Amino acid sequence: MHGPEASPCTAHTTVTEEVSSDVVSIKDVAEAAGLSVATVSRALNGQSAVSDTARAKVLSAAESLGYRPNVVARSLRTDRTRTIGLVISDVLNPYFTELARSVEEEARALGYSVIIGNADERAELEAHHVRSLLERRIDGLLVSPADGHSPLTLDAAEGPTPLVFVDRWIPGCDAPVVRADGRGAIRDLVAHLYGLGHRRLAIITGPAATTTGRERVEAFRAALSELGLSLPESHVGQGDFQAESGRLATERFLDLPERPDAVFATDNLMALGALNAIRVRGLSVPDDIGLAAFDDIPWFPHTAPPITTIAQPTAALGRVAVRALADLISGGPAQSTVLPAHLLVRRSCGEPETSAPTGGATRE
Amino acid sequence: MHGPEASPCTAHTTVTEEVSSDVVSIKDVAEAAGLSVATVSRALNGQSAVSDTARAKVLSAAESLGYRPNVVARSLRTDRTRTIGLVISDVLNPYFTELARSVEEEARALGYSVIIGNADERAELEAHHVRSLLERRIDGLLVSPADGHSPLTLDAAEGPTPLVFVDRWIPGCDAPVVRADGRGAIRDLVAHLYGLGHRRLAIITGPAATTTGRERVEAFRAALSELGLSLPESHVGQGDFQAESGRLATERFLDLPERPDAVFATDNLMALGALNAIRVRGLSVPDDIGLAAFDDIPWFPHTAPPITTIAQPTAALGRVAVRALADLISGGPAQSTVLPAHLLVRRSCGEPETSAPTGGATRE
DNA sequence: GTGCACCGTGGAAACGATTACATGATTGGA
DNA sequence: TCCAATCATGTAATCGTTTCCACGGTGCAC
Repeated sequence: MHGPEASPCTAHTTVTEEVSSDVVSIKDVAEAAGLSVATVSRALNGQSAVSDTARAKVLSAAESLGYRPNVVARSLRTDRTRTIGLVISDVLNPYFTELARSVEEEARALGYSVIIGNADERAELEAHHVRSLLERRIDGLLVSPADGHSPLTLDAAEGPTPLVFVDRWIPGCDAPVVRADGRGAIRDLVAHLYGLGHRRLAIITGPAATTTGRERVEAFRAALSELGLSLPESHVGQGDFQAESGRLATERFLDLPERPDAVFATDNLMALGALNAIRVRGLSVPDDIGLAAFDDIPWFPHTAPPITTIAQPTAALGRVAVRALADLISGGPAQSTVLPAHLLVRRSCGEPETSAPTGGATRE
Repeated sequence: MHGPEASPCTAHTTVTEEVSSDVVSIKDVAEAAGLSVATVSRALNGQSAVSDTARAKVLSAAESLGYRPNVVARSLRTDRTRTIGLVISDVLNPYFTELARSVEEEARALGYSVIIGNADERAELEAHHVRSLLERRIDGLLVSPADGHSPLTLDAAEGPTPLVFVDRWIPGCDAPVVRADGRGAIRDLVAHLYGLGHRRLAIITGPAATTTGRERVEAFRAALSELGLSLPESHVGQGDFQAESGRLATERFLDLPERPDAVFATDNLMALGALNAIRVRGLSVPDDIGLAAFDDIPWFPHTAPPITTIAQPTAALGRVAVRALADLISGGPAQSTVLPAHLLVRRSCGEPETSAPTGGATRE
């Protein structure tokens, strides 16, 4: 905001004079400049008219005193914190990490700071963070609800603080939603598996309480039935988007009298767990069983074998969500956005027909 | 803090009466309870003596009005925000993600919120976050400096705000440091490589401006010389802890007339890049070249082959750092801590002599 | 019965900024 | 020359809390 005016390296050596004075306020600057606090405030914020001489005096006084505005006081007065909250389901999930990073980047570009709350896929932690962020009087909230029924989040969505759902949402809320649509890509994936000769397909789902969890299994089921394939209950493993649940579900698949030809893990962590379970049995991917995932992460090209997956435009989602929220904050209309996900064919479901690229890390 | 007094699910359904009233302050509560704001404040904070009847009136009024304290105002008055800042070098690096997670967890347990700043290994971004966090009047700062010479960070370390370095530090600052010592584990690694018959060893280093970058290459060099091995300049690849630099350095190694027997990538992202470069050449790990890394992440057991690495006690580092900072904030002494890292032998450097465990994901 | 300690409560002053309004000076046009 | 408009500046209210201090009342000890 202030621009890089000060030369980078002199700060530490030259400002040794202003020791002892604990913290300098606008009052101290006013005193040093021989002006009122009102003028100092105006000069620093540069919005109202201030004479050049006064501005110069203020700037030099502020500089030599090492003045740093107290945003706590400013926020109290202006009722704006220039901060947005981001509540995500699991920081350890690289998908959300990338989302958080792009959110922070875009927010910074727009002059906002971001406070991240990690719900760890637990409803009560999500509630804690939502409450804590609201008390902090953030200007807006970005939420990817771990639990579809969290009353506190529901309240927040209908309260005065602008809120945008990202990735997941709560049906029935009128808050805008920014998300990826995986349906098309899932149909492509199923067609890919079918083309490779796989007929007995299985899926590891996310929590039914999440929209993404439901969407992925429904799209999978629909795509199967279009091809005349059935999805028996034994081929549906209930997961929770964490690695351990992927491992357990896969073990059950492998215990079946006729094991599936291929398994679709609906996020990257459960795919990790599935890989783990398969490897422990001494089985091979894709010869003994195929594996596909949702979410692309930098490691997928480097596992053995490289993993076929559905990639979301994660960074774009974060950027769009922040812009939607910023618009909402400045009184604009609610804007929802849906971006398409797409299939990345690698080698974990069998050798692809064409010479597909193995796909490097898709870090943009 | 407040304890889970309210029943979890009634909130959304019962509080529909208090619509319209934009935001309710302590003044409104006082009015509703027929008491002064001073008494309401005391009742809510439960520190000073308040009669039982008054307390009951306050609590019921606050509940029915849906009162939420304004922490901005509170912070202005008390000069404490119950918030700590965490500035890390790269959120996309799973090591720092795990660190951030454990920091947030421990901080929450101690009643603090955490604001994370991602420096992206760029000095000016680090400065931006440090400045922004200080203006926000956080109670304390946890920093893993991307750049060893950032004047702003240096100032902060000597300023009034308590600061603890975590992972990396700035030599010469008297702020406490919480970090892992990789020297012992690096010596173990070199012995392991030597035992497998590798003699021409190479290293991909981190930025020389970081303490961890320097420590790892120095320890490696020392361990080599103890065994009578040399480390020619051609076997030292300058990296920056990001994947791309690992790829480039490895390509140069592979272009050498005599390529190294094994490469040690000093963080997990550069190991990813190295793996990429090796695979593109159609070479095999460990048959054509061995690969070892620093930092264990959940994917390492699942790459082809599983990667031998040095694991840091990451979660413990985060916890200890938060506790050290909290102590500092409450006026305690500066406490530095060094925890040991240790070698995890897998298969990326050659078949180990003994039947070592392949090592599951070491998520604790 | 008087004095003293204590307890619950309210009034009011902070905290550090922004900003509506007032004020004095300057300027321009008639 | 005078009035009004403009401009730079200062005064003071305000945001929502916490907390110091004063005050009246009660109970206990003398």
